[in-house]
Amino acid sequence: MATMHDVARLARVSVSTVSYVLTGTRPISQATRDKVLAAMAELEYQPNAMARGLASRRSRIVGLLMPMDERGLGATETAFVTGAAAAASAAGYHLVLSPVGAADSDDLRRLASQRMFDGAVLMEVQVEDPRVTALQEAGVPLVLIGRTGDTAGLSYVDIDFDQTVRDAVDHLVELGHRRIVYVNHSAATIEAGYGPALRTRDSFVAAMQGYGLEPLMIPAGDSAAGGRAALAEALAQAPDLTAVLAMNESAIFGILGGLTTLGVAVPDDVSVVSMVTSAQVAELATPALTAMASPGSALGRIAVEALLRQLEGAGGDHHQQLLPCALEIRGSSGAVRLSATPGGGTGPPGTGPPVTSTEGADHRAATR
Amino acid sequence: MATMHDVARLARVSVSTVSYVLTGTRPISQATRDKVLAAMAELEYQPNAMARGLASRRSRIVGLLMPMDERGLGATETAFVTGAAAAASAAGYHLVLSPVGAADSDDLRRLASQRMFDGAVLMEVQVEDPRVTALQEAGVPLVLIGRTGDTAGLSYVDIDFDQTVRDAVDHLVELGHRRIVYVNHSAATIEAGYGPALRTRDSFVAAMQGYGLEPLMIPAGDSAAGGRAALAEALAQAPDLTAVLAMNESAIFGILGGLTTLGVAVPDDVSVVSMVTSAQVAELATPALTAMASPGSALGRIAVEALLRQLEGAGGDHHQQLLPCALEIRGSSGAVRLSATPGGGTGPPGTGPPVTSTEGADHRAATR
DNA sequence: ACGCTTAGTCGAAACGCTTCGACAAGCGCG
DNA sequence: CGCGCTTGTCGAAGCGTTTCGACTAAGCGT
Repeated sequence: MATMHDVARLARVSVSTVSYVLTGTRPISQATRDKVLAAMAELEYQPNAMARGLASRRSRIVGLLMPMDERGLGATETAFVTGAAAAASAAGYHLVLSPVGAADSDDLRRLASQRMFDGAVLMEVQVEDPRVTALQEAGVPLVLIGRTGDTAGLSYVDIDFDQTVRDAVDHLVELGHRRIVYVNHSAATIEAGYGPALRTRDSFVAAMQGYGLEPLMIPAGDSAAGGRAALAEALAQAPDLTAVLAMNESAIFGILGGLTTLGVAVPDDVSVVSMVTSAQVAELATPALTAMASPGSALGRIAVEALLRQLEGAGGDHHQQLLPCALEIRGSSGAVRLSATPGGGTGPPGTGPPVTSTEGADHRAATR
Repeated sequence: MATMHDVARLARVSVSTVSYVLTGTRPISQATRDKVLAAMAELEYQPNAMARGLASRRSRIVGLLMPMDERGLGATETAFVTGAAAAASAAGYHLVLSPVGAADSDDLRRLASQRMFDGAVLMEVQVEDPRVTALQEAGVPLVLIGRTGDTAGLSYVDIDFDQTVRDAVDHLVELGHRRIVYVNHSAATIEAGYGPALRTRDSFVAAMQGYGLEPLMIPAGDSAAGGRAALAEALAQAPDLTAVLAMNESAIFGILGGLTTLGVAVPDDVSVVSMVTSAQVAELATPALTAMASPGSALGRIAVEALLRQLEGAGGDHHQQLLPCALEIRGSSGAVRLSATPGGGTGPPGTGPPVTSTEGADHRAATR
């Protein structure tokens, strides 16, 4: 490994000159620069990252902090990671992946004090998150993916859940749907203050009320079985439903399976729209899911870019940005059928009482 | 930020003594050690990672190198990453994620010369991989996830494809299946020398021949559509097939969808077994997929552990290890029905002749 | 011809740690 | 008793950069 000394000697200049050529902190004449560059090329010189980091007090490493529970990362979280890694790499930074649970804010403090990170991106932020406080106290430049309850003085990027829900509801309403059920995460998750679950819930209520429709919501466990159960519950509460909007990638496959089992056609009898879902997953379903495509890797990228901007001086203020998921229409949503017979598994058709809602205008009869 | 100097001063010892307490490289009396420890606690001292790295020439950072093509990581690759991150973190190391395409072996050389990594884990290894050579030349301790054609002198962990295929075939044969089709990755992928596709192909042939059965194989594009097409092709070639074994997570959902469309019941008419698939994905299907569960996070963990062992001296020899995927029986596989009518979308049930195998005597007519 | 700024370069002092050689004690042992 | 060992500690020399202050030589306005 050649060092700067070797380069300096070969180019017959001082070490500092070599450094200036490299960092551009001071003007260097073209002639000298060329000599130095030639020497570097000849020796295949690469600056030593540790030495550079020590002297400059900038490691050019950013941390990507995420809790790693057992069940692993979903496609969306994975996209955060790859997006962040790509952005860091493109900017000549390194990205270290640190599993740090929401509970380990002491570990985090320790980590932060080692000064290995110039800054950090924190994923899976909770509404109340001790890690945010810990990092701020440690003076680590920080960007969140997701947000805490109080975002004052914080940089973050997050999904624009409100917009996403509105777009999804708009899509369904435009197709003629009136009885739309929102399948959220589990009650426990909501209880625990999981932001996306809370925010989408509120947005759904608002969106439906904007149309004068009743906002029907069902929680579902994060599994196919949970989805099936939620579907049963939904059909019990609203036998005349014609559309399901679902957060919760795992549950949605259960819902789809449940519908098939019941002999309910998708999208002819019931339309299904999936929230915050990657194209990869959406394509797995039959029919392929109309979904709100999460801007996962864009979020990762933007988070890192905002962080680097913050690091490279300029500073500017806090970067706060929301990105909506884009509606990707696939096969699971379609126009409502005028006399559909959803949920027609057990009972004979047409036996249910008519369901009215705010407007009560044109609702079909339920079949069970 | 307190430095070692501050600690030394407060404890009234020399800096080197503090260092010895920290690293244990030389004996220190209990009394002194206590003084030092107390001082550290009082100052909330944390050693500076860069300084330590520079002085000791060990960064305590390992690289996780992976190509990041557009379509992102699958569940299995993601598990490699999380497993590796957890293992590194548990050992007090940091894990940096570097996207480095198979083509960028120059970037890699540069990266390696910066001495930021003590060692590296390389993912998605090709049969002929210039990156391996580049890293070896740069003198970077290396562990592969996957393997090159010639593994002499290399450390690697990989899936035991041979065992996995045999277990899968055994499972199906025990259920009475004789006509089993193997749906592999696309022809192009196989052509390109993608290891898993090649190895499973060969193992499938061997396993089937071991039972005196005909090894029927169909390539499929990595998409639901690819799966559907492959299914059609498979039914054309073997209308009497009773089981599908599929590499290729994306295609398998198309196959399942295709079977449903054709009115073929799973697993009653046709059993489906998925290779190298995570539980999460397997659960998404209806019925849930019987699958060979990839030991993804274990591979990531073992790779990092082997690397660290190599770094911490001990050295030992090269770590070469294969892990089979574990058979997880779910709803998509079952005993063959004696008078099954696979592919019977259109025709009436029970019209097919009984199926025998080994001899290939009497295959039923296709129904479409 | 005068100082004044600016471009270009150098030497040396950090940066915060590890590690080497030295040295003082204390020990067992022939 | 003197020898070589081990134990425990210290000071200083790196590790390979960045960065600061200083210096020289030009260039410029007056």
